[in-house]
Amino acid sequence: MSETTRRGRPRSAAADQAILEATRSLLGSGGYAGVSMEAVAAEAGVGKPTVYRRWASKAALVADAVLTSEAFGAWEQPEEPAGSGDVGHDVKAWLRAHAERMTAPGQIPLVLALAAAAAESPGGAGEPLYRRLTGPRHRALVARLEAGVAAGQLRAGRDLDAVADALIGALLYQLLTGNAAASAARAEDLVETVLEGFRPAPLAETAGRGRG
Amino acid sequence: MSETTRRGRPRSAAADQAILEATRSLLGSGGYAGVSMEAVAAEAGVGKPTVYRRWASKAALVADAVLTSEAFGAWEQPEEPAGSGDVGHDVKAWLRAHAERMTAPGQIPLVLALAAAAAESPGGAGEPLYRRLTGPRHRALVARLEAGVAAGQLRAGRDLDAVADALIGALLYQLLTGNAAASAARAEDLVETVLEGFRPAPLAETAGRGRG
Amino acid sequence: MSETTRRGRPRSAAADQAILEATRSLLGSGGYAGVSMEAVAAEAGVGKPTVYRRWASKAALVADAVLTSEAFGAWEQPEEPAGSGDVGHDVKAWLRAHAERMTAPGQIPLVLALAAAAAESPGGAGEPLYRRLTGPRHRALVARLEAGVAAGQLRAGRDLDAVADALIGALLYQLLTGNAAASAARAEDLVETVLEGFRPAPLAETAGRGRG
Amino acid sequence: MSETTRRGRPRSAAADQAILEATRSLLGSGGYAGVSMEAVAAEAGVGKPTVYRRWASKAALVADAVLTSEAFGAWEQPEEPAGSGDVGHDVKAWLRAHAERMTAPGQIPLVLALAAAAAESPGGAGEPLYRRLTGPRHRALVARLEAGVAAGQLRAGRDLDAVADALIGALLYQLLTGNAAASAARAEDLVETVLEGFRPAPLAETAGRGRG
DNA sequence: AGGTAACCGAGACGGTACGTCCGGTCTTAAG
DNA sequence: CTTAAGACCGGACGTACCGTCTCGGTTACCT
Repeated sequence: MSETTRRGRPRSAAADQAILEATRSLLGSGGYAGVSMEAVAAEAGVGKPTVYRRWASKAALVADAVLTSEAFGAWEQPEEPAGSGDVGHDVKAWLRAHAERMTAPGQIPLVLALAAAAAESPGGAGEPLYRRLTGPRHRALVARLEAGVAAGQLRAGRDLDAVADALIGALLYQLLTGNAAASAARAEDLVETVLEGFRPAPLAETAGRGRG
Repeated sequence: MSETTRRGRPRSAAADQAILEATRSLLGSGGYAGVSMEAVAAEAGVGKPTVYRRWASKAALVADAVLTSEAFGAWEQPEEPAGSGDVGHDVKAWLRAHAERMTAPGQIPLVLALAAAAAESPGGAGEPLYRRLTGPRHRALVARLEAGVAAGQLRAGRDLDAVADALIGALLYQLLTGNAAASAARAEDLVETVLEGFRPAPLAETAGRGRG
Repeated sequence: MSETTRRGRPRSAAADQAILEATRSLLGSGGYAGVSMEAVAAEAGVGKPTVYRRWASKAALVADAVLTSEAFGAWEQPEEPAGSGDVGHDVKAWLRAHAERMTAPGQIPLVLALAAAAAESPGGAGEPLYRRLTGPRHRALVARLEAGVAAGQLRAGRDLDAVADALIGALLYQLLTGNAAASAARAEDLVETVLEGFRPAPLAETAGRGRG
Repeated sequence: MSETTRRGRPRSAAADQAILEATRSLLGSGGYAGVSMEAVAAEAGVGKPTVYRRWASKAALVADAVLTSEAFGAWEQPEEPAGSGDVGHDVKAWLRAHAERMTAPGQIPLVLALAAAAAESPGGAGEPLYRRLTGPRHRALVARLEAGVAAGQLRAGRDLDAVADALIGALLYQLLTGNAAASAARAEDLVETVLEGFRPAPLAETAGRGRG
């Protein structure tokens, strides 16, 4: 499909990387508000139209810059392989890893920028921006939970999307409230509590960890 | 203590209201990005310095405008009185009411603006801005959970802050992903699922969710 | 030399004219004090940066606006052609014309604005602003007087610059003192009196006017 | 008529002096444009209303500040006593002194400020502001010329106001063109040239300028 | 002597204008 | 024929200053 043969001068691939890198650098310094297309172009050593030709808005640029960052690039398919057989163990491991990546040095401003980009324009270009960004992770988590249900490790009939929303949303909320430090530490406990309600009823009495 | 004697001309209280109302109006039209100090001043019929004299930044102004809105003003202490005796019932009612207020016509842009204000500047003036804003609600929810634990309706030893983060964060996440419509509908199911893990073990068999 | 090839979008020539015309309009209404860069931009239908890009200060803008006005445009080289052969006749005609142009309807505020621009900032950007503005006229007058000296119609050895200063300065002084009406009426008499001292000595006794 | 007895607290005379002195100080630093009512009040150590209570506008304040300055205070009646008997000698001495005072260190910005105040608002409060300011000097000069005519030292029938305008205007013009240095040096020559046309015809042969 | 009225310094008020930054668009040259 | 870069354009920024008003308090006249 489409023209495989491009006409005219080809785009510089190096410019893309320079622009994204400049955007991440500015995000690290001043957060979402500290990013300006002007500064991005200047720091990347390109003209402003070059930036606008590739990203339609600051929100889109920032989203791409964050999602293509080294730390985020690894998020895309991390949890499938972690199939230990126990859904509780897998989800704990995944959420903990998730939280640790989010709170790694220099990553917090990037995550917040994602939220800012999604929140600043309700009727903006990318209406469900945040969903687009976090969708793959959300779906992967839901898939793992479904597998747990199929394996009889979790009770059926629950709203799995709601559970995934709660787990991911808790991390987001902690970041927004400046409580990032707690995220990784609490991740396992959070999963344990939330999944408790999923256990098949008869097994519930042994589920308390430590003493409960 | 402090100076009881104010010098100079006193501030106009009417201007405060006009500015906040203008801010809310603009938030409704164009979201956080659609608010400019210039437009706020013009719509409120005051000069720009009058705005800057009272709020140091757009983020601070937006935060105040949202929190003093009619719908938000009622949030501050709603859940204490809802003491039906059953923690599950109370929290469900509270979260559902919370979700309904957030998703009432015209309220979504206000909530998103709060997130945008909190997220756009990590090292900004109000570092833990969002916590300041949502703190009272968070604490009220934790207090109700603690009462449930004390009454023996919930298992002890859980991280109540984490649970509250999950419940509130889930709503926030749904808003950011454009899934606001689901928030109110799912609220009760969400509470049920999350609190399931709290039930004291022997009583687990009665916990079956009414609706599933 | 110099780059004949300009890069980037060229400036709008129409904007220049609109800005200058708006400036003259405001000068007519409220004088120099009534001109603001803000109002100029608004009336010209352009943005403020467009004004600042072309003129560095209000003084420079006003100076250009006045000097490019219709009435002033004709001042640049008016007296050379008036070569009737008699220096007294020529200078009288020139000064009268000069005075009449200055005091034509709507012109007085423009001339005063020139003086205000020159006077408000001693160490400003255009230190000898007024000289730059009136220099051509001054030099033309001096040239005509020199020709009169060369033709033996005026006595040699006088400070021609001082004489030109006196003739032009008299008009300026009358404008500043609100005595503009008198300028044109007195112009000829003023020239006659001042030039009297220039006549070659032996002819002085017949110098009463009429024969000049 | 009217109340000679004022009620209430009398105005502080010291404040007047402090305000005028502060105004002169600011004029010296930044010219007319460098004076702001705010800065005047601050430097004088008084409140802004105290300034506005005494002077209605910046132009009026600046005018008073200049005219009550030490150097200008002496201008009011200097030329009457200079009655040497020879009108040429007297006027030369007066104009030279006038020029020297104007161009004394720190005085130029004051004189320019006077011109700026007069020129910035054609239809402003003090329409004939400059005339009010320079009127006494102008009238004194005309009076001396009239005495010269009466004594037979000058020819009758000339427009003495025009001559005075030329002498004073020449100095003003030189100041505005940044040619202040020349003013004092040229003053005598200027007077000599201008008055030449006034001499009664038979005496013309002695008119050769002593210094040229 | 006590009231009262006009002044005082201080400073915040509402608002105009300032000069600058930045988001986007257009024009021309390079590839 | 499409890139790339530079200049241009106008909206909005945050600040300085405008001239006014409101204070608490002082100073003198006038009952």
